[in-house]
Amino acid sequence: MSDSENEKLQHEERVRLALKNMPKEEDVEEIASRFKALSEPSRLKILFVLSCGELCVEHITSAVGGNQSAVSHQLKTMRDHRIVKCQRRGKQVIYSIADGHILAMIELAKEHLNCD
Amino acid sequence: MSDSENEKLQHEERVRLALKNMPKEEDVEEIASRFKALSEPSRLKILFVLSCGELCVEHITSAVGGNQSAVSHQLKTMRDHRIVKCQRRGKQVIYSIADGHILAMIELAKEHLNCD
DNA sequence: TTTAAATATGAATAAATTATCATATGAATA
DNA sequence: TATTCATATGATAATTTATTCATATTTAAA
Repeated sequence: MSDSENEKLQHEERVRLALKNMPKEEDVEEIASRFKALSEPSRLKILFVLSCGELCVEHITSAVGGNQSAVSHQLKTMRDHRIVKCQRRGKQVIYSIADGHILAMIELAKEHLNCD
Repeated sequence: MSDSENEKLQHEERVRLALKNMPKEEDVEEIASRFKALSEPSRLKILFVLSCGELCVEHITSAVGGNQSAVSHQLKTMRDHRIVKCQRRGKQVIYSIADGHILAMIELAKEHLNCD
C-alpha cells in the first residue's frame, strides 16, 4: 500500500473517531454560546475587572467606561450564559464571575497572548 | 465607619486594581477576537474534529457536513486568528489545531459542560 | 499542455448582534 | 407614601457576520 493510500485510511479512521466523540448538537451550541459571551471587548473588559473581585454595576461601569444601560445589557448576556452571577444587596446588585472554569479560561487567554 | 462605607472603599480600591491590571485595548481586542473565532457551532465542530488529529479540507467537510466553500471560509477565519494552522501536501491542504492553549481551551469548555 | 482534483476567494444576500434611548422596576429614605 | 437612587428592559437603528454561488488558483496527472 502506498504512503498516500495509507494516510488516507488513517484520516478516514480519524473522521470516524471524531464523529464518535463529537458532543451532541445542543452541547456544541451551548459551548459556542459561552465562547460568544467572551468574544466582545466590552464584555471581556468587564470580566477582567471582575477577576479582581465582585463589584456593583455602578463600579463596573466606571471601570470599563460607557453607559449604564450598555453595561447592564452586557451583564445580562453574561448572566444568561452563566458567565457571571449576581446577588442583590440593598439598592445595589453585586456581580461576580460565575465559576472557576471561566476564570481559568480568561487566564489561559492572557497566557496565550504572552506567547505571541 | 459603617459597613457599607467600608465596602464602598474596598470596591473603589478594587476598581483601581482592576484598571491597573487591565490589558491594553489592542490586547483585549485580540483576545476577544480569538474567542469569537471559537464561538460558532460550525467552527467549533471543526475544532472538535481536529482535536482528534490533523485532516485535509475534504475530510473535515465530510465530518462536519455542509459544503466545501463554507468550510474553507470557516477555516480561513480560524487561520486568521491562529486557532488552526495548515500545510500543503500535494493537492491537499492539511489542517491542525494551532497550539496547546487552544486545545486546553476546548477541553476546559467540555469539562464545564459536564458540571452543569 | 490540457484536464481534473482540491482548495480558496469575492460578491451578494440573509441573519444575527450590538448600542442607544427612553422608560420601567425595585429598594431605600425623607 | 412620594421621591430618589441603582439597575433592568424593550424597541429600534446600525453594524457585523455567516452562508451561498460562482469562479479563481494551485497542484498533480493524463
